[in-house]
Amino acid sequence: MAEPLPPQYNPQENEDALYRWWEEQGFFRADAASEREPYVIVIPPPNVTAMLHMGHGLNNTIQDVLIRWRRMQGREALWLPGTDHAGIATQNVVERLVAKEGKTRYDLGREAFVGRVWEFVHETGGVILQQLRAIGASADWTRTRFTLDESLSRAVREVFVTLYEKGRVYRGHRIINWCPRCLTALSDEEAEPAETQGKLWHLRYPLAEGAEIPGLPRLPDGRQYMTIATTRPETMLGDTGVAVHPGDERYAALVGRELDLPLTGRRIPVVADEYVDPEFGSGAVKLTPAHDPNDFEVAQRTGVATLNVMTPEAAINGEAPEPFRGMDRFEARRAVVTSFEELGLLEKVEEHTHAVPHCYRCDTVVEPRLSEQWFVSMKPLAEPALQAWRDGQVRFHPERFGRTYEHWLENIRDWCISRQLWWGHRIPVWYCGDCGETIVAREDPTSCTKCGGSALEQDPDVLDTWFSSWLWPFSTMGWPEDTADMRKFYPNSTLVSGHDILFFWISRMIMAGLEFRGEVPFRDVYLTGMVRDHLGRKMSKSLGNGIDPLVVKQRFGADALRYTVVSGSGAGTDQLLNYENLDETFGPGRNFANKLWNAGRFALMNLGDDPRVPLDEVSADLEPMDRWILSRLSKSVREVTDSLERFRLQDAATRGYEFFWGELADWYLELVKPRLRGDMGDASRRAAQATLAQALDGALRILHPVMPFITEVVWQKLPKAEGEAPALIVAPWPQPRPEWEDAAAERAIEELQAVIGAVRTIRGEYGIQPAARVPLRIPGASDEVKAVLDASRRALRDMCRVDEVEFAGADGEVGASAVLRSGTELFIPLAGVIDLDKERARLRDEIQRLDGHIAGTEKKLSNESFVARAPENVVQYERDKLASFGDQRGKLAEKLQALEGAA
RNA sequence: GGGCGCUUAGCUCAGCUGGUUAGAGCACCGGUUUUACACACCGGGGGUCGGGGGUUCGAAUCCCUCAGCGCCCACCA
Repeated sequence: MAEPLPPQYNPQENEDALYRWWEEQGFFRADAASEREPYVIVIPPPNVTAMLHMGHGLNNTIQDVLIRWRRMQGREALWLPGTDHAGIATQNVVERLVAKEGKTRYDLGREAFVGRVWEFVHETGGVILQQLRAIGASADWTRTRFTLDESLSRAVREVFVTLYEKGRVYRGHRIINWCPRCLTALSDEEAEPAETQGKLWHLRYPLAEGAEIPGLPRLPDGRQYMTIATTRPETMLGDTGVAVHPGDERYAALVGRELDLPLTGRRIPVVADEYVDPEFGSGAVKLTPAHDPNDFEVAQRTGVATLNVMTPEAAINGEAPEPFRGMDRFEARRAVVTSFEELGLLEKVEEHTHAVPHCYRCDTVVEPRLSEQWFVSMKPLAEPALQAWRDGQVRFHPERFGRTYEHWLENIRDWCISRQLWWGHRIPVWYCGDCGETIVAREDPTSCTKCGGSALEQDPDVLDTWFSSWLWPFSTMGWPEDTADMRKFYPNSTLVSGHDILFFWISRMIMAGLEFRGEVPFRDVYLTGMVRDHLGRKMSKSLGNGIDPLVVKQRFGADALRYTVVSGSGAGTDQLLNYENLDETFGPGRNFANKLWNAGRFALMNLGDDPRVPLDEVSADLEPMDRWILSRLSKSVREVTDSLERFRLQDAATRGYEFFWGELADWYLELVKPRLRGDMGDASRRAAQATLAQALDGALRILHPVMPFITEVVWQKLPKAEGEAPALIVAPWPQPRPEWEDAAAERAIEELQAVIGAVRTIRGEYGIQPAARVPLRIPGASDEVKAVLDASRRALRDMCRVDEVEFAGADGEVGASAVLRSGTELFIPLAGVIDLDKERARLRDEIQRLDGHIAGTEKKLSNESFVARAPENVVQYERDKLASFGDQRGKLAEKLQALEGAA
């Protein structure tokens, strides 16, 4: 042994160097030509501009645990990393940079702007992949992919064209979610509803002249009117009708008549449609087909006209009357309300809470907008995806997310995939300027397929980011080419992701896998919860409540981070981490790493430099404690493996922890010390060494997936058996060893533990000096117990300061006794150990004091007026107190009796 | 408005298909420099398992109900 190791583990000294070595050795690389059974995870690609946060920390640690475990099991384990171009998000970032130069993307022009984004991505992108290395992610970096890579772009194009050919991609005029700040369409999933305190304005629309409807109210000037309610009064500028329910008798006579739309000078019809709920508000709905999806549908059915009154920026356009033109939508809202008020047409205003959709990227209020977009019709894709789940081809962990998945798929709506952005996959569609033909092609066309003209113009839009992400499980493998990776590593095995992108990503991947490959892309889906702060809030930059994983690594080590997130919550469960007290949050993980380090140091000191002694060479000399720890190891291996198989990573981590700390370190190491010193002879020492090496080895292996660094550091320092692997990362996962499992040894050591525990408790209760040695009598010990106690005399001495053990009775002696759960009785003579007179006096005083309390409380409770008048809980409190005093007194009396001896 | 989930020690959480005395870590109290580790060791206190009702020989666990919290979905203007 070269230099003595420091008593505290220093992660900084080891982690990064170890990681580099692993990577250089190629331990993370997967081989498509291997004969081994594959195990594949593709990373949920983080945004290319992202910085590592705790969500990534949790998510990627879980993937790494699974990958490392399977790799140790001998699988050809591939963890494929990569990043997402993140259309809107990345474009927004670069637009902000350009804005600092006082320019917009339009000033630069499309080509130059996209060039700027690429520049930015090349300079700063992919930082997160470096950060993932810091927390130990054992991904195959030689296979790193980016959603805009040429090969992945080919997959995107193939899929778009194929779906178009099948009639599943189509272009249509629809009301879509429009972000007036990003100036693009959004999918339904990208429009996030937020509870908002708004208002419900009740507006009066006068009946056009010439009609008289009985029962309809009148304005002061005598005109009759209808009341409609709206949360967005500004849209009335684009109203083209009012709808009522066909069965609503109040308005039956109105259907077909016209109303004067205030402020506009236009006349609009009253129509009937089932959509209207006669119970809500006045039972009449204003129709703004260009700015509301439902109104649009009603208009389609009833033939009401469509009028767009807003610009892409959501300002009022030239279709609206003069005073409102150019106003922002919220400004126009105030102006419209004011005008109605002035005209005496504002009936009332109510408070109204409702869900207002916001852009998921910039949080601007989404404006529904009529425009021409590309869609994927989803029903045909959803059905097989639903069936695959019902058939059990894909399973969710936890299972309950299957129902969420089912519900979404059953109610699926078409997916708007075109985006009015510049950063992304350009839509492979061209329009012929000569004959108007639409050309959708895998290769860029040079002339019109119909008229042969060359005036082709490509569709200016790009595809939704998720339109490339949903192909990720196979596009990363080289599809549509028939590659070796495709054959070996597809389908994938497990997908690990936050449940927040179940719809965005996971469901769509399942659909794409079934549609384009005829099978599910992965068998198991592990959904992580969200990482929150200790108040249950989402971690966010604006709240300043985030935890930087790299700071955690710096202060506590990557292993501590990993242990904390893996042991801290199960699948689907949110994890609460206190950002204000990192010591409390990550200290336990760091302490555990330190424990591993020190157990390793201890072993190194005691095992020496010689090659490891194989267990079968010492089998004749194994003692119960040896057989016990081996038995426990075998069972722990089984439990950890079983937990991992069932995706119960939390249990796997804590079981490894309990075995290592609670059994190996706390008990075996202590019990075995005298033997390692050589107190019990050479054969016993060699048996102890062989067992210790074996137990430590097994413990390190089962903990390695969770805490790869410290386990590797320790394992590599330990003496090796002949021909053993060069690194723990590629060492085999241990098997349970039924031949080691030994019920008798477990019983014996449990008894020994109970004895030691009982002696320690007695020592504490009687305040025996820590250094004082006590005799121990165990009269009724079985032969089994006798044997183990006898063999462990020295350990017993050290562990609870017992100096002699006798199996004879304790006639008339004064002392403390205890009965173990097994029924074994044990007795510790106290004469000469403690000052008996003083102890007896102390006990008598205590009893006397308690008697006083008891008498007082009894008196109180026997006082009828107290019991009658005092509140119930006060009386109960007194009763509880009395019972507690009684218990305490009983215990003290027992002790006193013991000390008074047989006399 | 639908659907899902949660409520167990001061805090963060285990407790799987009902069965010995409900567990862990942290925090708390007391003790220990016993040469692997004070990021440790030893001992200890602390829970009417959200409330109520039911099924059962037996319920933290199953059923009903009430309350509180959270998430997802949804076109009620």
